[in-house]
Amino acid sequence: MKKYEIIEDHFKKKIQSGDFPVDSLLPSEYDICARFSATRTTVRKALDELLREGYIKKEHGRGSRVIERIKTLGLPSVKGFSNAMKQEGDAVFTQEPIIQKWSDQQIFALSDKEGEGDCVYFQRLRLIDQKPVLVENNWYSGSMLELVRSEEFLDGSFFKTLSQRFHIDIIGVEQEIMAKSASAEIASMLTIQEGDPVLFIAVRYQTSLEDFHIYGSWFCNTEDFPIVSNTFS
Amino acid sequence: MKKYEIIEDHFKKKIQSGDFPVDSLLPSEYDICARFSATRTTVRKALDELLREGYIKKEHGRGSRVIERIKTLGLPSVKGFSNAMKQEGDAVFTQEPIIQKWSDQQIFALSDKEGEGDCVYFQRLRLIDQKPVLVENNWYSGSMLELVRSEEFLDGSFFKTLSQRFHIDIIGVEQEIMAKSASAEIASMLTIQEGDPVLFIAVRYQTSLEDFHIYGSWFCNTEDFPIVSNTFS
DNA sequence: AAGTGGTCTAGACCACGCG
DNA sequence: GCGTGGTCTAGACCACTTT
Repeated sequence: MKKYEIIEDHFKKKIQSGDFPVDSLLPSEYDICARFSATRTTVRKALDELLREGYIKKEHGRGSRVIERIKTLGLPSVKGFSNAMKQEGDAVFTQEPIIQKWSDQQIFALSDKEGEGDCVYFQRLRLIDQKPVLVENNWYSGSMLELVRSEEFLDGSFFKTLSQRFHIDIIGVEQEIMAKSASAEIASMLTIQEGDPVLFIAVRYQTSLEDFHIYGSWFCNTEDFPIVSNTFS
Repeated sequence: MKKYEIIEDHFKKKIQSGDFPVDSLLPSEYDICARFSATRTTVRKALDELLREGYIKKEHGRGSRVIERIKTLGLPSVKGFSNAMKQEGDAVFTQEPIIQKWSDQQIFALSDKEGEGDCVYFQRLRLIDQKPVLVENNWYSGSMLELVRSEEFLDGSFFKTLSQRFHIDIIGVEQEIMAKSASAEIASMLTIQEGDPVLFIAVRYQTSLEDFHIYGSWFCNTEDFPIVSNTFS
């Protein structure tokens, strides 16, 4: 294993476990050099990777600061989420996590290993200003990861739970985006009319655990809260 | 100016101008070192930037190869585009570039400098397998860039023309995505029924020319060709 | 075997933030 | 003034590709 990967993994684990919480500073590059008997070139390569993967930001003259990583999880953030989602009551479980057979609702094909057993399924309704804006269906392989009960979600976040409790990280996202007419069921959940246009997004998250994916299908009412995406180089 | 930026800009310009066409190899890192009196650390930093911005890929043992850069321009590529768009007749001008007043069709606010004069507007209909899938409205500031006639588009690409002829590069994208019901006009262009759900995307491209943006609004029939997006770290 | 990129060492000086 | 990250030099050895 390469030395910069050793350093990178060391701090990644420390950040995930909370030893370096959000907004804290990592040791200085010189300290890390001494701790790992490495030169700054190597240490900076490791930190550059953490930077690229969205774990830290660099502050010239101050240090490397741990940041909230959610924002790097692909494109779809709903406009106003970051502000409006701060208070509680942002998401409601309309179906607690249960074990069931795989349905044919996933757009993406399952890997062989995933298809062997049953899946865990849960559904949430996300609200902004008490207004329902997103119906979120989620599936993952029950044979590869135990059922995580909704009460166990750290800060209400499934991904945070995955990362901190199981050390499984999201390393990629694939998405298919379509406009659809709302079904009666979706319409009633989003309090719109049947047949109104909704945004449908099929998601597959690739994780650091081989052959383990999170599948999602989202129905969004984009009337008041369009999906936004920023990409800057 | 930093030395790695000088090297980076040098090869960026050479790539844009076609001196290093797609699939060609840049000089070896050692050659670049000699040419710029720099060390490999510095040269590699410059090449890393070109890599990150999607100009080149690295091939261990062979060299740094120039790649097609379109794929890095944000999220929305239409499924099947890369295959189906190879043949001609992929896009039809439904409105040749003309100079007109700014309309209120842009979602994003104009910068002061852009709002001073008129704008250049053009509309295209994009086809896949002879089937219309995307109505594409485009605006840019006529006071900051001359009107480019459709015949002057290099390989039919406005961005390629911007880059190679005017050395203006896309450095960021903002998008708002909504589901809408098709208007009569849009429906007839996409050969669907009025009221059918269509995907609406408002786009603002940020460019390397300060305060100069490209604005777009797209109406997509996603029935047969959903929008896809992949993000991997 | 020769040439390429990938990793790493051991230093140096500069620019920024803060007490 | 001191500690931090940002840039840069001069060199070494390794892993991969091609001839």
